[in-house]
Amino acid sequence: MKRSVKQSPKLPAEKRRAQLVKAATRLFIRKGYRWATMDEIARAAGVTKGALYFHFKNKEDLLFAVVKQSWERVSGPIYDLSETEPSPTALLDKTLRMCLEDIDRGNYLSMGLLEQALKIPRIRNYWSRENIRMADALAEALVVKCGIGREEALMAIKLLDAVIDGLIVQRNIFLSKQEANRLADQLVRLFGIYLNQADKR
Amino acid sequence: MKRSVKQSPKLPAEKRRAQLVKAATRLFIRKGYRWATMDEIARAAGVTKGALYFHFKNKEDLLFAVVKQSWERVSGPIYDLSETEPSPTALLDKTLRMCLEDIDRGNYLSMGLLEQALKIPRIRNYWSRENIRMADALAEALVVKCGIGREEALMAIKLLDAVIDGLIVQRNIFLSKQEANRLADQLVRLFGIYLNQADKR
DNA sequence: CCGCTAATACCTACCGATCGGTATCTATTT
DNA sequence: AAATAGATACCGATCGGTAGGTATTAGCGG
Repeated sequence: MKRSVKQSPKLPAEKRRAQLVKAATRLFIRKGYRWATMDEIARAAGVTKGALYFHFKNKEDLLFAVVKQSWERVSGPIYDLSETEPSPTALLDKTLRMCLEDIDRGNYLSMGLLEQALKIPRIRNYWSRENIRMADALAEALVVKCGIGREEALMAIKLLDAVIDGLIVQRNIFLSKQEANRLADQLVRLFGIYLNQADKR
Repeated sequence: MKRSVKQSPKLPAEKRRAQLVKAATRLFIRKGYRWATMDEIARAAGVTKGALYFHFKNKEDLLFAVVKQSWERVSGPIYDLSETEPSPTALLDKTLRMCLEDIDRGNYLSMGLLEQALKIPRIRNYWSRENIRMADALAEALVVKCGIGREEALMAIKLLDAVIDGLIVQRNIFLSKQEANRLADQLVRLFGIYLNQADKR
């Protein structure tokens, strides 16, 4: 006997995939990779586990999709800014605000999730490659805008990365939204001073 | 029929506890809280799971012990330095080196582990209380040493926390030992500049 | 515009492995 | 002999993954 079973409306694969990635991102961030189950991710996207496994090979595959989409969403605007925004400190400022807003929306990859993800070789390769590409691009922009040496620019970018990560961690752990924004102010100021000094030498 | 079973030498509870905490710390950091099993932690300390559960109520309890011991090991020297070391930048410098060495030894709590741990209310309470206590103490020391205002000192400490975390994350994710140390140099310089400016106003 | 057919997207039910936790017994130490 | 520390064997729940089926949709010939 065939029983009629209600199904979620069939969406084109791309659309459903995007929904699943979105749901997975939120849950991975909120609960951690290992604690978020495939079942609840599927349900959060309005389908069942079976459908989830239709779109993704396994949990790692889903994590990769999450990391990739997340990187693209964040890095895109930064690449844009590095071309349109003449002031490096303004670039940092806007980047930090963007990251903080992303955290508020529950979309910004927590450090813990990232740590877990980078244990997977495929993801680590991707992240590392993209990271280097971006560092090079930003450093190049710095060289042009500030007239400092390439080595110095690369170091400045590393410092910038550390500053961003530091803020993210603090926000994720203890700081309120307001406090985080004030801390961001200070970090931007500080980075400005650093560049100034590098400039003079 | 009774078979004679070899047992690990019986140690005084305190000693075995310390061994178990040490093993757990390493494994939690290396593999993540959820992936490190009670069984392998016990074996790493040379006993079986049964013995582990004799010393700790459950996995959370073990995690709490790990976090607590870790905090005490790191915060102790910092408190000491805040009293003996007159220069705040030197304090930051020594703190950063200490943290980096701790990472090399596999003893420094990764951000991911900390994130997980802080989801447990009991641990979050502990950590938050201790963190505030230390921030106050360091800020007080700054006020005395640099003659800056209390508010400014507290902000400086927040910045300092962010700087430390940023370095840790970078080291855990991408940077080699050498690169991390050079980044630390820059961060110390940066903090020095910040204090100088705060001083002048 | 209509039925028919494939391909696509989705669902249910289950399996097997893992792992936290416990009960109970055994060895060691004092 | 009593207290302490450790070992073993098991249970139950959870969860990733799969098999095999069902519903929906797009496309196509008429």
